[in-house]
Amino acid sequence: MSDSVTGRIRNAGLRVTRGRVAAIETLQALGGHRTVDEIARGLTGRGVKVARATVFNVLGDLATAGLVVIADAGPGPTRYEVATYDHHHFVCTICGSITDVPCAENGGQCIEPAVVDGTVSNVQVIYRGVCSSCEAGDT
Amino acid sequence: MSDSVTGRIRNAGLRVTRGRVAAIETLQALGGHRTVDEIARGLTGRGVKVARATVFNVLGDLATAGLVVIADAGPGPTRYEVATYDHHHFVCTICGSITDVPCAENGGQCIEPAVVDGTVSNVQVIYRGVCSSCEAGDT
DNA sequence: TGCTAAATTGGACTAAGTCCAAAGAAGCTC
DNA sequence: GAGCTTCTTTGGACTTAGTCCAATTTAGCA
Repeated sequence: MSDSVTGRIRNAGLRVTRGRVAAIETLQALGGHRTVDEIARGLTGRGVKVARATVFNVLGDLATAGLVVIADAGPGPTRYEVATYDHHHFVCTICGSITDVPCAENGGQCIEPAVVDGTVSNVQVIYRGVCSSCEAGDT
Repeated sequence: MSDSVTGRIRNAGLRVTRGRVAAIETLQALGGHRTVDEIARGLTGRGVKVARATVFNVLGDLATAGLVVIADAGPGPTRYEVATYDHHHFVCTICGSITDVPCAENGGQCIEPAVVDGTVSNVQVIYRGVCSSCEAGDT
């Protein structure tokens, strides 16, 4: 497990450092879509002491390397998640929860490539609405 | 022109105030996708003096009322634009420019309603890539 | 083991956004 | 059109998110 993390970091052409390994492990352990602050607290909880600036650095590097991805979910602090399969996000406008929405069932591109004046390399979709638990709790 | 702005505000059930009218007019005059700061400077340029907090308030209210919309374009300050037709955004990862991408040519829903655990009320798509002018200028 | 480039540190700084109590203005009623 | 009520604005303090930088430490190579 832990070995594969160091392997992935090395494969990405990055130096294997305590901070990077711990950041990925923490993000994996926490699961979901986490802010830099949550990750920093997670690191502290695991006994890994890292400077705030380092958490920003590390996550930025890992995101550039593709080991973690920025979970676009609209305004608010940037959220990161462990890079897995291609998916989008459903954001509840009431409780703010973010859930993954699988990208097209056929595994292909879920959105028609739009006609833009340039070259699209990445498409992100944010579904907004009310999640089932908020619907249930709504009076 | 100006009358229609006051009309729209009133129709939305909001009081017609100097700040609200000026904010919409300024956003219309500036065009595009503007940050609170740009709008505040635009207001100052027009001789309308408003507190920073008011600009945040006003834009928040107008957005809630649907008179302006938040132009989701990933990290960075929130950007607003005058509510027009349904469209998405193409963000250049080099120069940061944001261009509108019309929603499906047939005028209908451009994205399949995804299977989510709740009710989707709104879908926003962010296309990322390199705009044509950056492609041209790229050596 | 020693060297060098890369990563981390921590503290200062800027930008984005929120909060709140007091003052001011919109728009209804008579 | 005066008065009243309620909503809006004000401005300043505050919080949070993120950047910057020079000094220090560390990973990984020879």
